[in-house]
Amino acid sequence: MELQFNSTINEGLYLKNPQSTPVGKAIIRESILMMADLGNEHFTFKKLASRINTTEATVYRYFENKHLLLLYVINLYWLLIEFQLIFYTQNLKDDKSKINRIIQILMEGAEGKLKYEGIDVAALYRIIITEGNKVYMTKSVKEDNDKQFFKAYKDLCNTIADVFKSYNAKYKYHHSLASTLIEMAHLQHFFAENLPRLTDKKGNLNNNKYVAQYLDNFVFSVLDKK
Amino acid sequence: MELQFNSTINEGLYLKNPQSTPVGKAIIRESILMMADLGNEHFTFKKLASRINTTEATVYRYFENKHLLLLYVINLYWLLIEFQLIFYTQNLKDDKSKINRIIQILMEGAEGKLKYEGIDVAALYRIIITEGNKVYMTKSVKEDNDKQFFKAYKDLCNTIADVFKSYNAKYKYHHSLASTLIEMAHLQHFFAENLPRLTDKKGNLNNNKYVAQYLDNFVFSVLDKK
DNA sequence: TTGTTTATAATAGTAATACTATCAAAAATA
DNA sequence: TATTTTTGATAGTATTACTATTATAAACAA
Repeated sequence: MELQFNSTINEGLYLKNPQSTPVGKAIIRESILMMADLGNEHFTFKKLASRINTTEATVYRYFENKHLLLLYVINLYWLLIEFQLIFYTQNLKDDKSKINRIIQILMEGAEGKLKYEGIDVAALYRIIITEGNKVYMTKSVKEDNDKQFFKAYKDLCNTIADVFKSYNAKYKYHHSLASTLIEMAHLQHFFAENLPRLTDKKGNLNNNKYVAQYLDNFVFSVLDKK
Repeated sequence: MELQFNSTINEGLYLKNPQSTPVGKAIIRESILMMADLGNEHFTFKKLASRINTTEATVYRYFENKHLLLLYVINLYWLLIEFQLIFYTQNLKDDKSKINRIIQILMEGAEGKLKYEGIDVAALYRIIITEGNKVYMTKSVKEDNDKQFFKAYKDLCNTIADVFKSYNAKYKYHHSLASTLIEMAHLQHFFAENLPRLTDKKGNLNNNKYVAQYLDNFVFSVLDKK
């Protein structure tokens, strides 16, 4: 399946729209690969420029700085998940199946079945797992939030919260549960991989399966409580 | 109440024990204040040195680099919480009260009632909230983990998991639930403060109260499920 | 008290990073 | 063909994250 770029990427994130030129597209495509490999800390515009045979100055004409490029990339993820969520849950009848599907979509990243404008989705997911919350854990959250840079995340959270609400209207923390679900999908995966003592994963169980089971149990325990 | 430094701080974290000299103690004390203020990104050894009237070179004699200093500081937090957890739950009879107390301790940071070797505990908690998971979200997790730099976190997680186990032995994800609880205590607090749309906090409710209620609800929902 | 170890101050220097600036050439477009 | 847009090539700056050296001061031991 081939997805289209969702046009709702916040314009304040870039100086020149990277989707509008081949160089711009290369910046996004290769940034994702390099960030997944090196981590955002060791990723630099210089290394990127050299990789795509252009200059640092050119990259700077698209993105003001590294932080905004990372934010752009992570916005792609949020939009991608939101798209999948809506697309793959719309024809499901009951809310329980929808919630199961949501968890599945949040976990599926590592499988990387999708093509997305030439983007390596598996690499994108690896970025989310280790760099995801660094985009808002900054001194500039408030300003970034005022510029709507996290809108896609909030929309995603809302979409999930709405399903929870439909499943159990009496529960009082739909949004917190949604953000917990998203964050734990990433964090418990990271823990299972790197610090397994912080989880209960046994031996040879696949990380995604473990986390999916944990989240499933978690979400339904919370929502089914009388 | 005045706590003692727990001597179990991993020796690999420092070159020279900062507790052993006045300069070392100043490094820790002022690092905490500066990191809380500036965030780890904008905190530098140079700024720190100038603040405590010493030189960069001197700071480097205590800590190999900024990452290890941050890890040291965050280890202080883990040890502090672990200490409080054991101290304040030991005389409670039932597990339910213990779990309530655990949540309370995890939230209490922002209140900062404790003195801890001259350390500003409220500042320490602010560091944890925004810088906490940056210490393991790195390319060097595996090596750092091999050096036991996260042992205090795992111990803390185990201590909490044991209470969960005692409360409900049949539940299958004691450790994941414990790490979820710890992480969400910080993250939902951050969200309530900076990105409240990711939570369900209403108007004038105090952040700590909101988060405590949310955590309480989900922990017992999960553990009480039949 | 003197000698010796240890800790710090003062200073210098390096490689890398995160940018900014300029200007000419090439490509796209009108 | 003229003109605007986009890139390439190059240079330069301030800051960061260190390393290294040497002189001095403090601690401590014989």
